[in-house]
Amino acid sequence: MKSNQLARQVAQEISKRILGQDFEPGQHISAQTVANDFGISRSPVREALQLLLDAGLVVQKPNRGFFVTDSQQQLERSNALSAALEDEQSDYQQIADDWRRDALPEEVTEQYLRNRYGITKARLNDLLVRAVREGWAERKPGYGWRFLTVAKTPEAFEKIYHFRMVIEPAAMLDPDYEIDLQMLANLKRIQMRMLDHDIEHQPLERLLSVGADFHEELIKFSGNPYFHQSLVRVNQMRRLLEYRTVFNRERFVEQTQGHLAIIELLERGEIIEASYNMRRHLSGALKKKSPMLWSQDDANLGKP
Amino acid sequence: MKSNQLARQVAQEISKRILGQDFEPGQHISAQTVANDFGISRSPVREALQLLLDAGLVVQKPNRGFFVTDSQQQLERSNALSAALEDEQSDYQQIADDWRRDALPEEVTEQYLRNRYGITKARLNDLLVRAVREGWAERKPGYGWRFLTVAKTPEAFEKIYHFRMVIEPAAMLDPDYEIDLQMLANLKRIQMRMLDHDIEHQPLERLLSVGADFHEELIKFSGNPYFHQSLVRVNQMRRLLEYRTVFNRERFVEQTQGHLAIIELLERGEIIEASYNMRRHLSGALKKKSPMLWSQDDANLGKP
DNA sequence: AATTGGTTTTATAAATCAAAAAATACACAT
DNA sequence: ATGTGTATTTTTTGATTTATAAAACCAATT
Repeated sequence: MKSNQLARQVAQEISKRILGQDFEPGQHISAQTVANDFGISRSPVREALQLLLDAGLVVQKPNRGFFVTDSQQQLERSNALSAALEDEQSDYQQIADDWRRDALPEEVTEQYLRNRYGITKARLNDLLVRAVREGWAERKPGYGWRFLTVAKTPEAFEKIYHFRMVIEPAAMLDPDYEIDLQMLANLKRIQMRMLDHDIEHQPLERLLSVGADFHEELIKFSGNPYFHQSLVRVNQMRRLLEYRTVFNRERFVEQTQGHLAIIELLERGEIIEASYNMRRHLSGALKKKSPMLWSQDDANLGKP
Repeated sequence: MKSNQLARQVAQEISKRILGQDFEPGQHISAQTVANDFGISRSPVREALQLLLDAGLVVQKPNRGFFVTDSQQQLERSNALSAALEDEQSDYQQIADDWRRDALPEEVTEQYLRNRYGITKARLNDLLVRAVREGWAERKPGYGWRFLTVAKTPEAFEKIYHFRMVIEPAAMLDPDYEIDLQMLANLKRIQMRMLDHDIEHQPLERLLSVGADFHEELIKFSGNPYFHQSLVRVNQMRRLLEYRTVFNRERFVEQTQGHLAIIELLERGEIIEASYNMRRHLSGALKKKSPMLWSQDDANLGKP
């Protein structure tokens, strides 16, 4: 099943929405609307819908478009699809992981990477651009690239939390901080659902990203894009580090409750209290997380 | 006079050092050492020295290498050289500037940019990567790029200072904050020289970068790379905004005195006091800077 | 022993062209 | 009137070749 980047992403996103009940069974999925949502044209959307059709998540009615299927076995189908679509970004994760495990030299040429991972120049370029953006690689003067140690030391984790403990509460105290009640309600809904059933059923990656989204949305209320940008940046880095971490789901329950507490304070307009709470929340996460890291993996070093 | 990117940069840097008295007249400039300093090979260094030779800043002795010339007219020579070497990164500045002045649409295709600025695909790619890294451009899903408004609104300036007022004093209070006395002495020397004569004689760009360096070095003492990274990032953005600003040199005197006061506090180990002082320093800069911005240029809009 | 000057090798950038992906245009169905 | 299905056009990617920049090497010099 071959298909394009963009179409794959769109397919994945739509399938998420179907499973998240954002689309009800039988509902019409307008290609036009989806295209507008994503800010793209209908071409890749149609491809995506075609993929979902193959996977049995939607049905097509001639000249009327695509509709969410009624069938109950959506979940398995979607999972099969996900598995097929996923590991697209795996090269990136692989390189990041190899670097973290000291399986990559600090300085490399592009050729070296291309040979080692068997990828095209353009693709490698994409990966490196992303790594630069996420702050753990840089171009050397002359030829070659250098990986930065920010992304691998155990203390990095701690440093990230210290950084967040500074900016997140401070952003809330910004004079321009303005609570978007609608977004807040939305966040609350998501966190509630997490507590209800998602923590048990969702994959690690999803849990992490929901948590990160919460913090990123809150910091946006400050109206200062630099707070938001820096948080996004350190979160990306954190994701890299956390990628292969063992974790326990209990901690997520606690964390989610913390999020809800902050939301409730904000609903009541008690920003100062919320800011203080946020600081405690982060400090707590740091204490609990730090010692349990670096326990998994690192046994199987060596070339891929 | 044709030459390569890297050689040009190196030439510029060496000429700075010669003028900054880091190299004395008659002193030997070892190509090997320079190459090591930059982490590059001797090839571009030799080219750079060749350029300086052409400009008369150095002389060559057969089989013994290059030596700083004794002549006194270094300054003019160097300036001529600079002018010739400069505007290499001008494409980048040009695009940033056009965007700030609303002379560019928010969303563009690569083709459009290539035609408009007459650059190769690879070069454009470099520019865009840089813009992404500096946070004012992003790839659209599908085709095309989008420029972000962070880099153009007048409030951006204010927001940057608010952000800095949070992270810079906080970084100083980090438990791991460790003052590098040698670096501090170095910074002091530089700031003193600024007061003595540089403020009168150096170009705006240089003054701005010395100021930024001061803050970036101080924040490094925290040992937390995320503080440093975010500061560097907002400073890059600030440079973009300040690029064509009118400015008065008096303000730089004040600012430099502020820097020296902070240095002296740190020398005496009074970190808390220094942190407080830093906050005031930044807040003062914000008050004075904001109203005088956006006064120059903006008259000559239109295509390049 | 370290450093230069010149030469060779290797790595990346530019140019070109074919292939593919995404955007656009338009007739037609609901 | 809006949305679909299909065809057409534009933009971007990929592969290949050629040119250029930087690194690595080595003999000669201080």
